[in-house]
Amino acid sequence: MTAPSRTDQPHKIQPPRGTRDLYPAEAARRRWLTERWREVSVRHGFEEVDGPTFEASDLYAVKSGDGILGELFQAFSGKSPDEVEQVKDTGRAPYALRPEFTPTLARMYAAKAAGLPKPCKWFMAGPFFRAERPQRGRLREFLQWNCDVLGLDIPTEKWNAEDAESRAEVAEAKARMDAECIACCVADLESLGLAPSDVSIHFGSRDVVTNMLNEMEIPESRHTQILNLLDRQSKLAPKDFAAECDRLGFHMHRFQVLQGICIDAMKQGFPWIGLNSDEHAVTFDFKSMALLATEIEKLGITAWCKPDLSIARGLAYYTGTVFEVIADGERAVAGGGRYDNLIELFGGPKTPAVGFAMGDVVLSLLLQDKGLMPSGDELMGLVGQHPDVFVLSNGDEAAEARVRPTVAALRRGGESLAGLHVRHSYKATKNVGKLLKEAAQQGARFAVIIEDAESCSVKDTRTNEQWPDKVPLTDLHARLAGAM
RNA sequence: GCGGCUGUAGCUCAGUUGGUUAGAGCACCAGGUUGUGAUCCUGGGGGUCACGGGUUCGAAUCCCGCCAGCCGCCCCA
Repeated sequence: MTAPSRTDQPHKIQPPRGTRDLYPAEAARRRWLTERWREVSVRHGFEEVDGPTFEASDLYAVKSGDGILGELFQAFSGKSPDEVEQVKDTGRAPYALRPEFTPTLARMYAAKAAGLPKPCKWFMAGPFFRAERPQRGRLREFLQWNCDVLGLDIPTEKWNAEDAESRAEVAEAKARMDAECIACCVADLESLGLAPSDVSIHFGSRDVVTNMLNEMEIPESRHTQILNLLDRQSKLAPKDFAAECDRLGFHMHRFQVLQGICIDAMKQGFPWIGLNSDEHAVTFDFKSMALLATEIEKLGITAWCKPDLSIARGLAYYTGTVFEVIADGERAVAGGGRYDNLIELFGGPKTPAVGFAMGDVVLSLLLQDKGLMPSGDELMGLVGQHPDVFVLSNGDEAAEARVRPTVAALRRGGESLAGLHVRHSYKATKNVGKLLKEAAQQGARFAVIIEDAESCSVKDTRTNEQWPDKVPLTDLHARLAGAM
């Protein structure tokens, strides 16, 4: 054995900040959530992929600003002196734990783009890491569900064509793919028991906002600041917000009018596609949002969706549609948008793409807020962890001796009989009442009471009734299988 | 990186102006009501009062430090 750890109190090492220990109930909750993610994704025609949980740190330098790099968990193998030197010199390790999936996805798609279906619909669910200070809704290790649609459902030669006809076709195709993503996200929320009164998808468009800013004659250099300001509006006092707007030359009132037009239009099914409102001297091009709203309507999820031009998303790489899942009192549950230039940045063919990510931390808080997080018996049932059978004896010596062999035989199964999930008590008591209580607590489907060396009684916990006849132990498995 | 709040049993928490051996409920384990789930009764294990100093005859309690957690700011891929 190696020497004891050099730390003073090796017994008191705590889990790292911002991580979670998952005891059975929490592990079951996590399984339930991720199973919902998978089931919904598959149902919507997405295929599961995954990548490494750590990547070359350069991958995250390609498109990210300094903000991201500062909050990477860094890693190095320690096997090479060069690596160690690199860390000392540059402060940057050769690897980083993945803080998001999009770069990996872009890398994977770029590497095999030619042979992949068009469009290519991928999802993944797994752990991610960010070295941030933990707070409500934000941890350093979390699970994230990513759904992306890469490419369009029209011939590839049209994807980047410039003629007016192709461009119109592309715009419609993009709206279709955007809506598919949003619909998949909505399906998950619905499958978790949430309703439009609990959460909504706020969608906006970078294009529309950019048009608006241009029309206001705001220099491009300030666009990012304004997007950021819009994003933070809810955190600012109205007068501070107004002051900031003035400082940046942003016509807040005009924006609010525009926002109002959007919302009204949504209620009326966007009848004004392609129209501009002279009334407010608005000359922005709403077309992309109108197309998306039309698709949302076709997919039957209008009730969940609200146009909201203030959705900015921090990411610089979003190009068109952006959306967030927003619930009162929590930070964004999910977010995503269109990133038409990113695949190219990672060395692939220029490919329009759209996707979103949903984290488990805020989602769990939201479900708790709404009383929708299953627990106890219900949870065990949802994740299929109820025992099929709980075996006990009546306390007689000969019967007691058959408990463990019977459990083992039922678990093992046989030629045509699948092994069952079987438990027995580890308690010392021979009190049948207490043992049946234990069987009930564990949610067992059947309780088997061994009566003597050869036979048992079977109690169906659903009907709470005992089978009329005693069952020979040799027939038990077949009888149980027939009853389930 | 900055600020606020909180640390007593596995969990939720009592603990008086500082005063004997630090408590309850739940949970867990065991026994009983002598063989069929909801109860009831009895008993048990389990705490360096986060940790380290200080004040005091005496500290869970007051002071300082430190660690951890939570909440917020920054940021949010």
